[in-house]
Amino acid sequence: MEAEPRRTPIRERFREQVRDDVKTIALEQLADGGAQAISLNAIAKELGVSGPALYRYFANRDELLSSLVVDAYSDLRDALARPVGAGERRAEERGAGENARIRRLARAYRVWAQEQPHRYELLFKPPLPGYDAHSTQISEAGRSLMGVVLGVIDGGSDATTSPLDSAEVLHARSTGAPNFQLAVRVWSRLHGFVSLELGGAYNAMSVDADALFDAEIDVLTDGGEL
Amino acid sequence: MEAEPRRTPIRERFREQVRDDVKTIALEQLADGGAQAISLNAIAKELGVSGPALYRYFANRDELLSSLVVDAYSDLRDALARPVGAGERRAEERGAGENARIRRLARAYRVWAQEQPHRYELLFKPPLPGYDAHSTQISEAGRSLMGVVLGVIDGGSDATTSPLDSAEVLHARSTGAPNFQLAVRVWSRLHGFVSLELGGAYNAMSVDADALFDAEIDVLTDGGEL
DNA sequence: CATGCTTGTTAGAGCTTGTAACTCCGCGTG
DNA sequence: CACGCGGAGTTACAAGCTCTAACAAGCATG
Repeated sequence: MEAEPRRTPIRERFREQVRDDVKTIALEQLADGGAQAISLNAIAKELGVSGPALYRYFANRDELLSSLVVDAYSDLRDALARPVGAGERRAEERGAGENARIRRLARAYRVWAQEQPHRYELLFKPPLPGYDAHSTQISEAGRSLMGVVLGVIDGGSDATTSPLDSAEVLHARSTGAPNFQLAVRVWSRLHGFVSLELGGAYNAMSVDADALFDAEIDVLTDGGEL
Repeated sequence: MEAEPRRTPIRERFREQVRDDVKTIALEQLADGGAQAISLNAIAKELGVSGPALYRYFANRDELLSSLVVDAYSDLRDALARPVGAGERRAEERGAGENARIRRLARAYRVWAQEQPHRYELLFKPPLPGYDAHSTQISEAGRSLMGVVLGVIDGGSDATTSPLDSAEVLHARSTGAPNFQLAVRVWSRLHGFVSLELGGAYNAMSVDADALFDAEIDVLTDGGEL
């Protein structure tokens, strides 16, 4: 569907540029005010154009939001892949690297979420109930993230250069690779911790979040069973 | 602050009644459409009154939302306390009850979230950034929930009859009770799993959620270390 | 040059939250 | 009983949002 109009490349470049500008301002609005504060109208005003102009670039508000989600996934993915790969290079311990990699992964995950809480929050907001038009891109991005986690778990630094793509992820799943379940569990726990932390739950009941995080990491790495 | 007007009891009753009606309709809107779909205007229309009338009962939309959050916390709390207490009564195993209690708690938690996903989602939506006026009530409700979890972990069925109140929770924390950290970790993991499940993450990458959940429960109960 | 696609404009429908000003009814008190 | 006050509801309206429709202008290629 959606008869993709084929634009002249120069036009296309400009188009991407504008889309990026819009997203940049949207991220600012997101940073202070949350997802609800993102307003196409306000963005247009800030860009010096008039409201409906932006509908040339985003079909509707939801498409902008979805786009931000996809970007955030890919950003988080990179933020995870980088330190893990770097660690592999300086490689204090080569053989027993898995635990070290998981530690780095976990810390990077938490740090990323702490530094841009609203953006992290955005990843898990989207329409619970049904699937909108762009959900395929979103879940694709999610799988890509899992690819990195999976790479960290049973692979090594190659996650940096070429993170497993979705096809590989699906393959790992369908072959029943135990490490895939492991990776999912790691993600699940990380998300549980980070989500409660951002929600202010630990704060509200005076829990030492740092200590708790360290404890969870220890379980994740020390015990063969996690 | 807020000079509480002292109303005649009959008035007060009526007032509570209307507030409940509003919340009921709000829950319906929440069930299909998410939190964003809750509209004071639409609720008023459905109640047969005119828009601004509802502002006699809720200062603004946020207060309605906060009220729903508090109710949801208390509802979830009850849903957790009930089966755990019941299990204690039929008590297939008396001494080794802790694992059984945790299992029941975990299952009840997941079931509650699955049955009313939007309501569960609501619990972790509220304003990340700052604290609005009602956040004290909300975090109070959250602590109350933790009281039940804590009761399940190191107490027994008395969680049913008299769940630990916030004071006790705070006491348990300040005395550095190890079970408190344990309870928080249980909650964190449960939330991580449930949140990803509701978000459709497992579905999106064809993970067997049931198996994963069982595996996580096993870790939670079997290994002395969790 | 001329045609057509792309982008921008203004106007406006329809929705929302929330305020202001006014009416009305019932309850408790004098 | 009568009065009056307070709570509840009304309409009108401001300001904001998303998004559509209809129209004007510009760049780029045939």
